[in-house]
Amino acid sequence: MIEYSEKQLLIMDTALQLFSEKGYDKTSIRDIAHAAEVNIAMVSYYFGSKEKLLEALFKKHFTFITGKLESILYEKDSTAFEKVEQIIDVFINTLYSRQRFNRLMTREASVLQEGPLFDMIFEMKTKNRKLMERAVKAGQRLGVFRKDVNVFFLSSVLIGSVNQMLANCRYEAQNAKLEGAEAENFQQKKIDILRSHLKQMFIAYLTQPELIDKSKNG
Amino acid sequence: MIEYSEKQLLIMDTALQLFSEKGYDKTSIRDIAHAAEVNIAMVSYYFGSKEKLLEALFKKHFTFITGKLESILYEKDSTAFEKVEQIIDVFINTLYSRQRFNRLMTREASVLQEGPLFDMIFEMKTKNRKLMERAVKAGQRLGVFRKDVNVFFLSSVLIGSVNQMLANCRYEAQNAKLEGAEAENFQQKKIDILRSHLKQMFIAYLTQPELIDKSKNG
DNA sequence: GTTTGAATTAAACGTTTGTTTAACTTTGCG
DNA sequence: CGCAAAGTTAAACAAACGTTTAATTCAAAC
Repeated sequence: MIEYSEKQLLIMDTALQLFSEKGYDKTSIRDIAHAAEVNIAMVSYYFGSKEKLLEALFKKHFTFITGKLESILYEKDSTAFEKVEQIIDVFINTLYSRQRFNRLMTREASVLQEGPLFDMIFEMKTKNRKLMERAVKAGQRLGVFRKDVNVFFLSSVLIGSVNQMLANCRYEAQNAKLEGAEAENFQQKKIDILRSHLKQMFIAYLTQPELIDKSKNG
Repeated sequence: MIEYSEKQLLIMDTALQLFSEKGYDKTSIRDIAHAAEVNIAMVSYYFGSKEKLLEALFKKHFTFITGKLESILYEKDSTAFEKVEQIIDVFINTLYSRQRFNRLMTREASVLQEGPLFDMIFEMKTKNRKLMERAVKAGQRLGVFRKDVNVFFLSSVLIGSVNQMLANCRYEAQNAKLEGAEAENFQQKKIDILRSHLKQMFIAYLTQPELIDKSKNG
């Protein structure tokens, strides 16, 4: 874990705020320097370049997030149902509390083709599925979950839903001109609904008797 | 509906390809002109500016997509279950067949705060929910769907899942160095699984008996 | 064949971009 | 204090950007 000075952290926080609001490309180093009230040259001085600053941001938040996610693996023994609910909670809480970084990451992820950022995101996606797989297999071993669960599917639903919900909230709040506490309240309510219904939906799906797949021939 | 000349359509198609691959900001007018084998000045000549070109792209694909989505409203009578499955099919098919535009739109949507693009996307989000609401209410009227379904939740799950699945496919294909037909095949299989399991999950959730919401006090 | 307006071109425009330079200030240590 | 390293600054840099200009080519109408 890299240690950063207060000034470095100030630059990183300011950059994250601007990157998430305006996008990485539309945010200039001058914007960051002005908002953080430091000289333009400080970014290059501390981080090397604008892109390296982005990488530093990714590394910082990734270590935090993956740490959170992995901690659930070492939770006290709990039922398969509880494990699934725990996973949903951890994902929602993490994506919600770090939504600025999440928005930046999702946006940049959509155009990456290679490089350190691509590798980090790919690793995280794989980790997410591993986490999901554990809980599912536990339930299958106990015979309470259906056998044909697809983890690739489940993790897409979980993460996709949270991101889409957050994006929708932003649009609704923006359109209704909600600000500050009002916007946060609106978002919080929607997230609570998402949390509750997502759990119910996952359990309903996981405990559903398997159907014959009509798309298969034979 | 605006009519475009062949050359205008060539520019628009090329722009969409580059925008979706590299992102709007990282694609220069020179890139587009070079790829389309036209002069740099033609973009401004035909569309006025780079941003107006993006708006033209949005308008063009929006009219197509909203048309597709609305057509389902006038489908022959079908059961509530069929209606839900139809909606899932239409969404997946549309997002899949126009995934380049979908990727561009999702990416730009995440940083929009106002303007014509914001309005277009907001209108589409609202339309999506209206469509979903119809099917849900039909099922509720017949007494086969639970009463506490949240449409905001359902549409987030549907659209978010598809987008996340497509994003994951791109990452997996990129990482496994799949190309052309191989990558398409991989994606097609994942989409089929998504389609099948999403339908099962939605039906399982919608027909689930309502639970007492523990988060409410009273 | 001439004319007229659209299509097309290469070149240039002024800005903004990320980055670097070189000078200056501050800080910490012997 | 004296000095070296780190921090900080304003200024300058070349490159890339979106856009415009002015000249030229083209195609159709008369």
